[in-house]
Order: sequence, then C-alpha cells, then structure tokens
Amino acid sequence: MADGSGRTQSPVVAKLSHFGPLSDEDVRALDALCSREERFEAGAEIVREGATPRSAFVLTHGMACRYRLLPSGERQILAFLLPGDVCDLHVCLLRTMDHSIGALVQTRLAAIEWNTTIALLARHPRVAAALWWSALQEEAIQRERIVALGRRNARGRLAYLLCELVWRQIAIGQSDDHAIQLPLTQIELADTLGLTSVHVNRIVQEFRRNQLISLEKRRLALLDVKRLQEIAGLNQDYLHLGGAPEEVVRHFDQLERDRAGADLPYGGGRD
Amino acid sequence: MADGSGRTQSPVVAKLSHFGPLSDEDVRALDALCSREERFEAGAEIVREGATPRSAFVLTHGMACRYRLLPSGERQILAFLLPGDVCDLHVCLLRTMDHSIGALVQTRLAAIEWNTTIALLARHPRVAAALWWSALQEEAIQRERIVALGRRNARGRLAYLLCELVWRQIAIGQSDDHAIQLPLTQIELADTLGLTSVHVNRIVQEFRRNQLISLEKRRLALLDVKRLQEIAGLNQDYLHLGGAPEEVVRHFDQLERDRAGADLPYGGGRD
DNA sequence: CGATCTGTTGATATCCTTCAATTTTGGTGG
DNA sequence: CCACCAAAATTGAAGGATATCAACAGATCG
Repeated sequence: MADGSGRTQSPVVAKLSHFGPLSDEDVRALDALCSREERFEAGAEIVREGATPRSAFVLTHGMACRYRLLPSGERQILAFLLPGDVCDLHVCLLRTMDHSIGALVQTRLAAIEWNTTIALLARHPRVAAALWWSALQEEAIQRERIVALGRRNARGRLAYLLCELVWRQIAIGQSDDHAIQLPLTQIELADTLGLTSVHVNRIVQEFRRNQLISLEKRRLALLDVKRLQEIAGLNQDYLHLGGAPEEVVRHFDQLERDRAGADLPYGGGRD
Repeated sequence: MADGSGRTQSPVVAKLSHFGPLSDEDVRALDALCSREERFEAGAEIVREGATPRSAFVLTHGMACRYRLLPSGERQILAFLLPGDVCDLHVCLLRTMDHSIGALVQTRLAAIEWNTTIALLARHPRVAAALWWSALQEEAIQRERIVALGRRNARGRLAYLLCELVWRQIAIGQSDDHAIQLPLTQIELADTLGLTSVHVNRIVQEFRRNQLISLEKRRLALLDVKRLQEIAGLNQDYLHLGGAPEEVVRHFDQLERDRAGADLPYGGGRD
C-alpha cells in the first residue's frame, strides 16, 4: 500500500485514499494526471455557464467555486472546489454547462483529456471506483447544503459551512488543527448561504464573541468544534470519509490483481 | 431506432430517450430490468438513513422522495423520485445511507442486482451513457434546488417546484397538457421548499387567485406556465432534455455497432 | 361516524433584509 | 513610506417576509 512513508501526498491522493488504500501504481497514475497545469488568477472565470463542456480537470492548488448568476444579478454559490477535487469527469455528456466555475484565489488545475480518462478508468479499476466514490461524496455535500438552506437559520448555516470547509481541508492533508486559510469574503459566504453579507457579518461577530471561531486576515480557526457542530446540527459522517465497505474494497483489489497478470505487456514499466 | 410506433413507452425508456435515440435492443434491455417489482404502500420507508445500501432500483409506478430527518424533528425533502428514475446505481460504494427514501403514494419499484448492473453497462454502452446522463440530470436538479432555497422567495420556490414536477412528468410521457396528479400535501411541499405549511398555503391560494394554477383533489394544472417561469426565474434548460451533443451520441452508436459484431456469441437472441 | 390528517384563517413575533453611513483593509503608484 | 482608491467589514435604524401559535373547517378513512 502507498504511503506509510513520510512523503507528502498530493491532495488527490490524500482525498481518494479515503475511499480505501491505493496501490503505488494507483498513486503514480493519479500524480501523472496532474502534470500539465493551467493557472488562473483570482476572480478568473474557469468555465462559463452556457459553454460547451470541454474537458475534466483536477484542481491542484487554490480554490474555486461553482456558481449561478440570476437575472436579478444575485449570485448563488453552489459548491466549493478544493485541491484534490476531480471535476466534471462525466459532464461531456451534457450539451451546455448550467453553471459557471470561477477561481476564488490564484488557482492551478490540470486538464484531463477524454482519452486519458477512459484509459485511466480502464487500467485502474480501483482508481475508477475511488473517483466514483468522490462523485458520491460531492452529491452528499450538495444534499447537506440543501438541508442547511432549507432548515437551518443563519447561525446553523454558517457553522455548517465552516465545519465543512475545515473538514475537507483536513481530509486532503492541508490542516491538522482545525485552522485553515479561508480566502472567502463575507459576501461570498453570504452568496453561498442564501443570506446577505450584512447578516453574515453579524453572525461572524457573534461567533467571535462567543469564542467559537477566530477569523482574521483570511485565516479561520474553529475554536470550539463541538459547539459549532451542535449549532449546525451536523456531524462529519455525511462526508463519508470512513471509506467504502470492506467487500467493495476487496472486490477492487481482486480486480486489480487479475488485471496485473492479464496485461503486463503494455500497462507495465514505462515512465 | 425505437418507437416511431404507437406503442406506449415505459417511463424509463421515455426518460432515457432524452439522452438520445435508443435502439430496440436498448429498449428491451431496459424493460427487462423492470420485470420483478416490489410494492410499497404510501408512507412506507423504502430505504432508511444509516442502513447499508443494498441494491439499485428503478421506480416504475408511484412517487417517492429522498429526505432527511433533523434532530429537531423537522424534515427536509431532498428530491422527488418519479417513474423512470433509476436510483442509486453506484451508491453501493458508500458504507451507509446519509438519507432515507420514502414512498409518497403506493409505489412499485424494481430492484437491480449488482451483477445485472455490471452486465447491462458492459453490454449496452449507450444505455450506460444514458444512465450516466440521467445522473447528471439529477445533479442539475439538485443545483437548481440549491438556487431556489438560497435565492428565491416563497413565490419563486413554489413556482419553481411546480414547474419542475410538471416538466418531469411530461418528460416521461405522463402529461401533455401541463396538468398532473400531485400526491403531495402542503406539508410535504413546505418540507421541500424550506417553508412552513401555513405559508405554503397562503402562496398556493395567491397562485389560485391569480389564475396561475389550479390545485384540487391532488390534481395540479399550470394555467400560466409563462408567468410561473418568470416568478421562478427559471427555464426548462436545467433539465438538459435537449439530449447529449451529437458527437457523443455518434460515439456511442459507433461503439454499439462495434460490439454488435464482436459478441453475437452470447449477447444475441436470448430474451 | 368519530378520529385524524390536511387545509385555511388571523394575530403576533422573529429573523433577516434593506438602506445608508462609516471604518478598516489591502493594493497601487508616486 | 505615504497618498490614494476600491473593496470589504462594520454599525444602526427601519421594514418586510416568513414563522409561530391557535383555532376551526373540511376531507378522508377505517
């Protein structure tokens, strides 16, 4: 299995390892995906609503978000993309994008060609499964957002979002003390939570007063995770970080072993 | 291509045909999925939060919903499942369900075994792609719900939901005049829209007064779709009913033709 | 034909928005 | 380093949308 070693994992590997242990070869295949990177400045539009989907990508550095602009000029942020997120692997089946993607800070991402995707999925079934798992996680995150917007008040919503962002950063090895870089303005928080920035501001200050968080200079620390969770009415389970059921993991291990014998001819030593 | 004929399509076929034209063999494969049906009474729990995911299923008759119960006892309905919806094909990768599924009326569904799924996807690449497309549609529906809950007022939310339900019924051939059976109580509408049933009631009545809808005896008719869309700030595009891009459809046609030659030995004539 | 769930109505309370400053922060050029 | 500017954060006052509470009417169902 990969990485008992001290070597720092890439965020993709860290993230997908939550599905189950990846082999060294899996890790190599994933790292190979992220070789050619494109760079986007803060505020840049990565994908525009209405455009024809081009290729999938892995976000390697920075932070981005999916969002919709409404006729009224309002914006709803739909999701945040963090390092290690593999985006829109399948979206080529759609004629047009129904939302935009924008960089929140300077962001780097690696485009993945259609062919690369197909080859990867065929040759590395365990990676394919892990990617599928990560798509399920993304859906679970969307469900949690619906719950938050539908049934929680401003405090609950903010607490929920801050927990999620911190937990996801922890899951990709970018934080171990419940403190993260948070490049979001209160306006962006508001556009995510279905609130106004004025009201977000008031709740942020209340949280600060109550020693729940500290937030200054774009650095967020959760000072009382337990109480924040209570306010959010939330626990970490929805991120499904516990990994896949054993029998599934074993199934893919077996598949991989079978394949290893079958096609050494081409899958083997190159690179 | 299937169904220039007058024969009524099954909802699954009707739905997936929006991806692109299906072959007669595709249609047969899909119909075969729905042979053994289970029946659930109104109010029955089909899947319980916390349970281990068992098998995927196709909803063939009736209506169901995904929902979460909060500690406070409140309920948030996450999504509606209509006939033709293929649910949780991939969810076996998760250890536990993070939400429940319940029948809203008497409902029938056909379970799909793991093996059946794998065989189907392998033998019918176009069906596999269509299923993938339908998963994308489901995600798009979730995004639209986030927009509705985050940025629209009660009128906008209700208008949006009613449009969606009608459009989806039209897409599966269960309505052609913007009128449908709507087995939902105002409580259920409220639990979907993040409102109270009292307030939903007031908006429903306002819509009735303004000749936007008629809703009685569980029958809903949209009387002024154009104005409802304006109120919702919505158009039908997000359902991606226009189908996949031509080159994708052609790609899968080609794949299917290739396969047809390759494995007549076993894929062929048996029912 | 009573019991229970759903729909309806009114009065009041609350959360959040809106509007309108003002202060603080961060970035940029001189 | 300072001057300047724009964007973000902060504050207060007032208004509006939706929730809450409570009661009752109507429907549905065994």
